[in-house]
Amino acid sequence: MPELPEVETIRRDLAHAVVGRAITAVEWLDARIVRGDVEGAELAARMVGRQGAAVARRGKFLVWRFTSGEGLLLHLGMSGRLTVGPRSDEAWPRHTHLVVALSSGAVVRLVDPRRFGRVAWLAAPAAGPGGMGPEPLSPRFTAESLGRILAGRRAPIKAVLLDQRRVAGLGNIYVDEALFRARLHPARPAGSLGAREVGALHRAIRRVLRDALADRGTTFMDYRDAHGQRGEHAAHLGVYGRAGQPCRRCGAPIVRVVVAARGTHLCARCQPAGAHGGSDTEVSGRRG
DNA sequence: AGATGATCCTGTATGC
DNA sequence: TGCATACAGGATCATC
Repeated sequence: MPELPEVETIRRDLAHAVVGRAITAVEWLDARIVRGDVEGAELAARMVGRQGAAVARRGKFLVWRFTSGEGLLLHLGMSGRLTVGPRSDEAWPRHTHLVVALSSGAVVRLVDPRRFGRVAWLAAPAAGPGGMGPEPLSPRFTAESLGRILAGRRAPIKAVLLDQRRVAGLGNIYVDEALFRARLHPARPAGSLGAREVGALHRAIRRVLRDALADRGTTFMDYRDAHGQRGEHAAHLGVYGRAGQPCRRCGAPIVRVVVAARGTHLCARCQPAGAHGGSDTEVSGRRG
């Protein structure tokens, strides 16, 4: 499923194709994926003639910004693919929901079998999607800010990390990977982490995301980049999708449990449930 | 306020 | 072999 590294990879590919290019036609827009105040036909009409200014990313959202100051908000859900390529005479793939023709002759396509993805018209894309937590790869995301996010919360740390209002861009794969790297059990209450553990988690989140980005994302099943190519990071995952296989660190079998209503992969030896970090000082009390 | 659960959706995997 | 069912999960909305 597209998380921050996958969406960022697509953002870069898409930016090359659409910045400085005008939209000449919206050849197809399935109204069922359109959200927001502007409905499908009107949204398609508004896109035609707009010129691409930039492609931005916020968490797992993409914003196709136009020189007009407006923009198109895109989310790929679980199975969404956003591709760019030459116009083709071949039939569109099943579950094609959006086809946009550009002045370059290229065509942008959104294909999403499970249809959890969505598009929406943005009158002022500078605002972008609101209510989201910090970008984990930005300098503003520090161990201290992560500590404030986790402090006092009794919810499992995995639930907090998956919550886009707390930290933007993490999904099931990279939360499991980051917790493994930081040697933290996903069901630990978020507020129970000591300062040293928070620091380890902060480093792990950034390292995991950077490594995956360098590999152009993780392809498990659906994900492809904007050129239809697979990401290469799956071969380097520590725990996700590796249930029953030996831990790369200690050799114990990776187990799959359910935490925060999500399939969760961990090494029970490296990530003990009761660990509290020895002399570490617990982060507690009020946030802010 | 904050956390949990249901909902959407279809391809894939499992069970009988 | 074939059919039916369970399962996967990101975000949103309703309900504790």
